[in-house]
Amino acid sequence: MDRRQRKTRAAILGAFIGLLKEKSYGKITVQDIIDAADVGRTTFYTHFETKDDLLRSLCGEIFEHVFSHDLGKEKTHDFSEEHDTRARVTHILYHLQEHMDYLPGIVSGESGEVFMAFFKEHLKGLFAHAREAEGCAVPRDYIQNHMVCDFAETVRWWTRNARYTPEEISSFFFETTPLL
Amino acid sequence: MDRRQRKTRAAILGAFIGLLKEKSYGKITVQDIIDAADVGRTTFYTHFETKDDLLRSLCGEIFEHVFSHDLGKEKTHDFSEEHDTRARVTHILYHLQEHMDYLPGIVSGESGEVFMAFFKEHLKGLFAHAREAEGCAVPRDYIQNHMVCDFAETVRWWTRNARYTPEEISSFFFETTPLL
DNA sequence: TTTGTTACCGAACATCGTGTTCTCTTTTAT
DNA sequence: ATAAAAGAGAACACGATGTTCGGTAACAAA
Repeated sequence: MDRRQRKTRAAILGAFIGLLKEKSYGKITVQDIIDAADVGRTTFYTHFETKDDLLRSLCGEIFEHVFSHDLGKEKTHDFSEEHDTRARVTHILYHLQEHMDYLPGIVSGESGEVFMAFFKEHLKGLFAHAREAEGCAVPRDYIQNHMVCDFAETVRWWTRNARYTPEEISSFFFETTPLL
Repeated sequence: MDRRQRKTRAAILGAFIGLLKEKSYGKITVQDIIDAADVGRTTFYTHFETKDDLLRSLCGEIFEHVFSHDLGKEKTHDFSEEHDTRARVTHILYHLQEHMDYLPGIVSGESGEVFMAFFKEHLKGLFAHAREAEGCAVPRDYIQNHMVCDFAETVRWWTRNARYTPEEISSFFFETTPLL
């Protein structure tokens, strides 16, 4: 890949992130982005199909980063299941914290749907072993959705209450679910 | 209020609901709505400020209906707290079911944010008494958000799995939370 | 019934953001 | 040195939003 391409792509993504610190995705225009990145309009559209494509690319990079060093992906650990999951959750929160400065601009509105969809997709594996409820037959689908939404919404809440540490958020999360 | 106004407003809202059964909010244009309602463009904009205003009006009507006969709003019942809440939840699900045919078009995408915000606002009172977690100090804010999101996301899941009854959904919900 | 008000129509319009297309220049690889 | 690829810049078409205006029809009160 050409050096220019890498620089341009980085400039666009960087400008996009910078703008997300100021205003939400919905209020950012392509014009804003290319002005901030100092690239031509044509250039933008050779790198990204649409504005939404840029958003999806950013989400992809975020979660590639956040889940890349996920301890639990290879099952080489000797922890109990719960301890393992707790460690992984805390770890993920730590990595998410690095993006905290621009997450508020992305987790709500139209972009929120995209962001949350990416997030939930990546989270599926994390809660695959969630306990089934005892008395009543709750469908596996429901449990899955419940856990994934619980955690994803917790993170969304965190972006509006960023004063808490990853350990605290992790505690809140595990204290309020009986399924892990 | 003029008879014409009532008819026109009803026509627009009705056409909007009809369109939501076919496609999602984001794909519906004002042109679609005024064609389906058979009203002039000007008329639309005298009744609703913007397309989003129409959406908010619809959400308002939905939740006014769904929460209007909420048993628990006047505290005249002698049930235990949990039983009371369970009855109210089931009752709400029954009323939501009446809108099930067009809810899928509204709970996702850009409109999803608006819909969920309305829903969560109305739900706040329902879970005000949710138990605090025992061991650790989980903030009241967190509990509140947790419960409200849990239920709202449960409903969203239901719109994609409408084969379940209100009682079943209610069971799933209460089986997976330790806070009620 | 007349009169004044209000709702509605419809067609045109301005505006804005998106995504495309063109020509021309600069950079890179070989 | 030269061909291929990347970018600049300006113009363009398009679609959707929301507004404006002059004319028509319904309503309500005299």
